Amino acid sequence: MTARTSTETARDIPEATVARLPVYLRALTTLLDEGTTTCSSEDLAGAAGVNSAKLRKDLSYLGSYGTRGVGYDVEYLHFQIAREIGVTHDWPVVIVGIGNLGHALANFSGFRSRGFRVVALLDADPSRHEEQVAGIDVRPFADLGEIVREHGVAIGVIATPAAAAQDVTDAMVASGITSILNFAPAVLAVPPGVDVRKVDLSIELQILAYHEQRKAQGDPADPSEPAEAPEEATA
Amino acid sequence: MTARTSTETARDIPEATVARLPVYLRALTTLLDEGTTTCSSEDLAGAAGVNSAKLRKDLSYLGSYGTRGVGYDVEYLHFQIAREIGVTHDWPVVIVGIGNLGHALANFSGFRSRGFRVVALLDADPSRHEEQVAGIDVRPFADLGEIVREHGVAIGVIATPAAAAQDVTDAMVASGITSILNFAPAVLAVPPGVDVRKVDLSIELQILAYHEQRKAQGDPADPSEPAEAPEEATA
DNA sequence: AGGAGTTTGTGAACGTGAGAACAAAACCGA
DNA sequence: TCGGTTTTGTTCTCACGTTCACAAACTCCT
Repeated sequence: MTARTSTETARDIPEATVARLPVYLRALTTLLDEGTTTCSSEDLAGAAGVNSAKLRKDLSYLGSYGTRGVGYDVEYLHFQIAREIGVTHDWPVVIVGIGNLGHALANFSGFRSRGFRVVALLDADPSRHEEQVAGIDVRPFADLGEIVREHGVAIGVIATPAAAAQDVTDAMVASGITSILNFAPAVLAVPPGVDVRKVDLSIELQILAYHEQRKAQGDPADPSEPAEAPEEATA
Repeated sequence: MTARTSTETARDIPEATVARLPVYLRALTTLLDEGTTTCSSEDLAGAAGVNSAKLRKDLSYLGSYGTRGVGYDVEYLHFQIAREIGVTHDWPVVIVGIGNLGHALANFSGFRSRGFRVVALLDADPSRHEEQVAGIDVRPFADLGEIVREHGVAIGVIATPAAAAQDVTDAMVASGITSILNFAPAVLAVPPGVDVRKVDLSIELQILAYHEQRKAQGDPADPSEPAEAPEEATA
């Protein structure tokens, strides 16, 4: 372990590790619910569907939270990862675009339990402003700035059609949002310092289709397709 | 370019490239709609939000479809990528779990236009079997095998709660499905030869939260956060 | 107290991906 | 026909991520 200047956490965790920490967190939550108090890296790796060596290396970036010969304390490790990710308190989030997807997102119960709180639903269509979705009023898109200021929102979710996505992005950035989760099938331009993550159903399906095609056309009995990720069971 | 044994496409395209091909395909569709007939790697890279060198290298895995000094024929390249991915014809798809998310997926218009066709909506809850969603009947989960056989379905989408995901997976695999897109927050166990891709809203948000926390706590004026992916505009 | 058995944390080897740079190949104008 | 210009396809190098393998450190049993 490299020298730590203060009592704070270590810096520069690899991006690939950051992407797995939420998976570990969820696996730990499951273990907690089952009443498990201690687990080995092998146990947790199995529950998270990864290699145990990779899991240990990932956790080592956070610090030495395990005990050799014993394993990890489930509750303690859960807290440490939650703290590292920053979900020990809830993050306020706004959702823009209350179509089919926006409805589903607004109703998504996992928000609250996983460190997020929807503070506003926004839509440009005035005919929707009467609605209430998941107990939250749908408000005019023009209110974005006010809402962001009022609640200190840093994270925005875009669930609009592609054509509107860039305009929504620009307005979000202007109002002070610095992290965007984009469900619209469009490439967004953002200034430095703003993070964008993209979730795209069509792309995921097309990646599957590519592999599916390979399986079919390669050979009826295909030799070279050992399952992209042979995972272990959890739920 | 390495020797090609037959007239078929080259083998073993890197996974990272496969994941970007759908992005290029979409960018090309946009260019087609705009009436553009030819584009340079720089143009297309801009529209897709990637480095032009990376784009050229990606395309080189498919073959030499460009012309030096000129660029790429938009329509021709679009077809070649579509063929490589395997979306020149529609893939039949089943969706299991018609909750909020299932509804949104069933209504998603991008399916049809991007090489997929929803042939069935399945739900275990009998009270939903009267419903029609997006013009498609909701059918009992028990009909899965029959539907898969009848339509030759290879791709399944899981939009159930986490607790049901593994059972649904097992039934899908048993019925002959070999590619699964999983929206449930659970790690799925599948036999070799079956591909699983996972889409997880909570994980994406938590990754954003991590970076957001770093921006905030690091320093008010943060030196080391040059925007994860400074993308170019398209839509 | 001491040795056997476990399990973590990490150093080192390996594989994959990204980006710079350039040669090869096309077009264009004289 | 020939040189200049443009743009692709490819090679090379570097950085990142994964996996192996093992020393360090802890528990348990005698």
